[in-house]
Amino acid sequence: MSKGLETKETILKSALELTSKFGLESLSIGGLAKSVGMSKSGLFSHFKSKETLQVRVMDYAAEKFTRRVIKPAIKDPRGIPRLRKMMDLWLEWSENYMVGGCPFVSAIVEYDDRPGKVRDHVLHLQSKMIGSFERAIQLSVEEGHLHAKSDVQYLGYKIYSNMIGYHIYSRLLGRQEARDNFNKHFDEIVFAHRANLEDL
Amino acid sequence: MSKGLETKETILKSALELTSKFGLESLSIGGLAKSVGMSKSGLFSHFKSKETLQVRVMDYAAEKFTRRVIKPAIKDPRGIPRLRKMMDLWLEWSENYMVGGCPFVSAIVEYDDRPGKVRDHVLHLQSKMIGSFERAIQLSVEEGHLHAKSDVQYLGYKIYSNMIGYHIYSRLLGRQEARDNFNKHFDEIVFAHRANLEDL
DNA sequence: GTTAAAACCGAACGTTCGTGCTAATATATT
DNA sequence: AATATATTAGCACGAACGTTCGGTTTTAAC
Repeated sequence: MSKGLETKETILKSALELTSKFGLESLSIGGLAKSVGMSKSGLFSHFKSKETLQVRVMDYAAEKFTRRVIKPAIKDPRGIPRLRKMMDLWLEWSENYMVGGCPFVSAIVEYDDRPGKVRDHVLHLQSKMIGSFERAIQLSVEEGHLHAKSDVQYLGYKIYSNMIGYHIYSRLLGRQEARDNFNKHFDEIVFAHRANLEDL
Repeated sequence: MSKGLETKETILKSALELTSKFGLESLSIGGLAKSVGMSKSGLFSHFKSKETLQVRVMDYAAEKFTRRVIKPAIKDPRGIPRLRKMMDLWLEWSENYMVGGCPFVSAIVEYDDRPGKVRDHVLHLQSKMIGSFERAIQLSVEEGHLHAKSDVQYLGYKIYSNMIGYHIYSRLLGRQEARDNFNKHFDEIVFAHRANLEDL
């Protein structure tokens, strides 16, 4: 790997950490430069605007998310086990790797009313992420774990809401029971849409 | 009402609008002054720091929320009807009055990793808000609408998650089905915890 | 080893940020 | 109407913001 690429990697790693803690908008070139130990202009020249830096950071986060949550879950058998694994990995990712909370949640909330490239990109990435979950749900239907008439989109909404709710309960409110709530709710959702045994 | 108080009202009204759109941190004294048509220092002298301005804005939002969502719902009969009304009013508040989305959601996400007075205050207000919902749920249990063994805190979690999920699906992703999802999910949650008829 | 390119730095730019002053004006009290 | 108080404006400050530019150092290619 060339020198340029590995400094970019260093920068993005640090940038994602800051973004996770303080949000994508609060990410400043100067502060970021200080935290990686290089000059403002030197860092700036890697990305040619703050906007593209922000976009790259979200790409970096998405790539990390795919590598740590989506891809490893594919080793588990299709259907509920794989979906369940995705949940576990998402929790682990959110708790252990992202020191300041899921960067997507912050970015979504921050940019829902700021038109521009950053918003469009965040929207695109998040749609892809939800798509991954919906695909896992669809497979659960096809494998016969969930009722054939299950509304995949609606199920995705419920599972996604549960994740966000957990995130806020756990992060801001610091409620210990958040994790139990999350697991219990997930199980209930799956149970409510389980395949009817006599249909098999 | 004295002149000072009504200018404060004007300022806070405009500040809440900006906060709803761009977040509490992006709220700047200069920008706010421009939007209400007065000088930066003139506005500043009303609050003696940005921090207290932010706190006052959240208080203003909380007061508005109580007046538009919590209090009117009390007219409806205790239990599920009142809880349902709260949901409807919350949706209406979030959609019609808050042009840029629920200011609490933004504030929570923005300040979950920024220690200080603002964070503490937001946390306090949000806890009170969740408390209002939990009380309505508790009443639903006492009225016999929900099962006596219902875990009120857990039910609150599910309902709160549903609200946040709707908010994101509707705001950022712009999904039309968000509202239907929300209503369907709410009904399912209530149904799952309904009082067992033979217990009555 | 020479050379072209890439990476990095330091300084400066025009703005905007939050926050103090001082002085002028409007409001409220007597 | 006179006076005291509350409200607003003007100006300036130091700091941080994103960005540009000229020059130096480091890397990569031949």
